[in-house]
Amino acid sequence: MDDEYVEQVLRIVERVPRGRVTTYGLIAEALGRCGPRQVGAVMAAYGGPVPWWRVVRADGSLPASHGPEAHQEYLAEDTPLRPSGAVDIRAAVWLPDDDGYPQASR
DNA sequence: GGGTTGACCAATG
DNA sequence: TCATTGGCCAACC
Repeated sequence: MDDEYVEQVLRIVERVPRGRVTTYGLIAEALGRCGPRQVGAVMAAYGGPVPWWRVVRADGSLPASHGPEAHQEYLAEDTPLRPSGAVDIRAAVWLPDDDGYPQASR
């Protein structure tokens, strides 16, 4: 696990727009290295200074250890939520490949 | 070097 | 929708 890899992960998380989320798998795919679990491991170790609550599991459910704080952030950012309490991944997902302006084309 | 675990993912019943 | 299974990559004992 290189520091460079960590920097890449944090960089992507920082680019997630307000009110949107991304998944560990998408980050792993974007980096094209290691796997989703390593992204999770990086977040666990170095995810402090970045909006870690915008990174969720593939189905939109909150990852382990995301306490009530994450939920409060979703409410504050108006992130689409499901009745289950998880994020509405289909509506809120953001692709790391996206250049940053989700609505720029319309 | 082998077994287990982890902020995971996808397929299957 | 939930639980189980196999796969994935790296770290730890």
